[in-house]
Amino acid sequence: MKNWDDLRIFRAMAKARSIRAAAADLRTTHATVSRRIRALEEDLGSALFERRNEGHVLTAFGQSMMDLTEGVSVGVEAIDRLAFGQDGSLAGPVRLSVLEDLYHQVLSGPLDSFMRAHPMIELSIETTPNLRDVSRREADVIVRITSNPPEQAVGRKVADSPLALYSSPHYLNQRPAIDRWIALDYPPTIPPLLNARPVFLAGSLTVVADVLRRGQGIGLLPCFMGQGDPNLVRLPEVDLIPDKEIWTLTHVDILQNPRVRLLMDHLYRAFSDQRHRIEGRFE
Amino acid sequence: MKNWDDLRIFRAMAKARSIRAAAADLRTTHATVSRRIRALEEDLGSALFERRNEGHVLTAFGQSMMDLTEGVSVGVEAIDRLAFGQDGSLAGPVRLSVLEDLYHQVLSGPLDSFMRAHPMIELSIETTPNLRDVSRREADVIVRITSNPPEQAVGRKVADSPLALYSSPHYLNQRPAIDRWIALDYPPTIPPLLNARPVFLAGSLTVVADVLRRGQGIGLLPCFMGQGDPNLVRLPEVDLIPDKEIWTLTHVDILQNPRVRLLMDHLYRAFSDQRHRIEGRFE
DNA sequence: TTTTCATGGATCATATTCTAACCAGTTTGG
DNA sequence: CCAAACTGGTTAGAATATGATCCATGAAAA
Repeated sequence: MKNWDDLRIFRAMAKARSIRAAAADLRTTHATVSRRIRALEEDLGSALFERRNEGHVLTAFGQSMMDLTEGVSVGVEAIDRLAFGQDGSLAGPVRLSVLEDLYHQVLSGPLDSFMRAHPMIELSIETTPNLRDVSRREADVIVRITSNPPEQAVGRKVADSPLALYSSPHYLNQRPAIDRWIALDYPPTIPPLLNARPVFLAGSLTVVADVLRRGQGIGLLPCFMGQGDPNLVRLPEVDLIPDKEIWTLTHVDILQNPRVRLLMDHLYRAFSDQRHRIEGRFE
Repeated sequence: MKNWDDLRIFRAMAKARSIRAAAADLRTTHATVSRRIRALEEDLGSALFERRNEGHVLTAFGQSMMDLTEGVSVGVEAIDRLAFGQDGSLAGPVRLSVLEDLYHQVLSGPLDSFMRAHPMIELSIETTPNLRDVSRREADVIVRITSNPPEQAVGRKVADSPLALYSSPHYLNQRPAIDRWIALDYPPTIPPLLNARPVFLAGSLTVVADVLRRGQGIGLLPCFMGQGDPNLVRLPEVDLIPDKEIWTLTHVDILQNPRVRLLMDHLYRAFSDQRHRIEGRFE
């Protein structure tokens, strides 16, 4: 193999299934990706992709290649973790992945103060709806709501995240006989124990909370979203519903990195400070 | 990791322990190796080598890196084999590794005719005293004298390689009461069953054979070296001494390659043609 | 249908990387 | 002891890879 780096381009290409998309992932241009893939095919002596109208699709040989590069990729990721863990400098990058709602309701303040306290740490925050995998180094630290934290990850459960029923104070004052039920479209919510009918299926919890604040009905929210909100009250007749847990996680290999440690500690403290509210234990 | 190809340079450097030696292995210049290593250290954020007067030596971090790159390297080698095996073309390279003595005594003719018969096959022959590993793709096909062929290798035992006692006809005519013993310096040869004293410890079998041809004494040679040589005769009072075996080997992954098949078949035939002589069964 | 959008190929100026050459300092061998 | 053959560093100029741009094509969207 003339140039091992071509494997990196190849993997991006195989995943993105289009030269331009791969180029975007690799932060380069489609001209470069096209050239490098061609060079790799030349070097290996066989075609890796079939150029079809609907996109580039792996040949059988390309598929075998993809399987084999998996091991190479895992190896490179381990190297990245080793290097990152080895890096003892306080100055440098750390990447954090947080659920968007959790960022808004719990972490926006603490992360702001973290960045002010450590200006030499280049903290980049990614808010996503989906899991980022610390072992693949898609993120260095992740804050995640889950019931079973992934293997190879180390960290702490920082709080329980129970659900509760909320509505606006105004709605509660003139509550109808049959409650108006505001819920997530997906995943499908458990049907209410109350006398209620669905009137709004929202795409995200942010929307659910917004609709509730406007007095449109009652609905389930994690306590970290409902508790302490002046425009929301918890319905007293229903208990807390145990749900998932909140974990702050990283990878063993990079736990030694001082930036990671600082961030983890800061997150632990932030959750500790707000734990009562998050777990719905007072208002 | 910004550039996976730097791992290739790093491994060469770690093995060669000098920038210039690594550059020679990589067929590039020491300036390039120096710059790439520096770039890699920059990227990883830690030093990989300690620059000392007696050469570059791995740091502890560099050593961990080396351990991890081993897996990456194995993966890349598997990819190389896959590509080579996939290549169905009759035109292209094949690399053969043979023991030098075996080349001279058995294979020089057949390999010459092979290259004439298949001019589009770029056969490169490496004659070495040491084992080349087919799984590391240091060679595509190896002809080796061994008693236990390595794992993962496929191929055939093409002949036994017994030893016998030889001297020149002239020496035999005026043989002294105490024989003059010509032997390898290393590995230490078994002491002769005869009445003999060591007079020459040679560095290679070629030298042993040459000294014997000049009538300097008697000595052990593999039959493929002694048998059929007009200037050597086998001492009749000693039987053949069973020793190692000759194997023609390649790797499963590249057995499909037509150039490899052609070469293997040609080698099988060459050994088959000369098997009687190699095994000392006539003269 | 027409319009819009995204795709991949091709081209060329630009940036980057590599090579060749020379340097000074060390070790090795005669 | 000196000479030769190493070592790695540095530089200018050559070779190479890259990125911006334009283009034709084909697939969705209006």
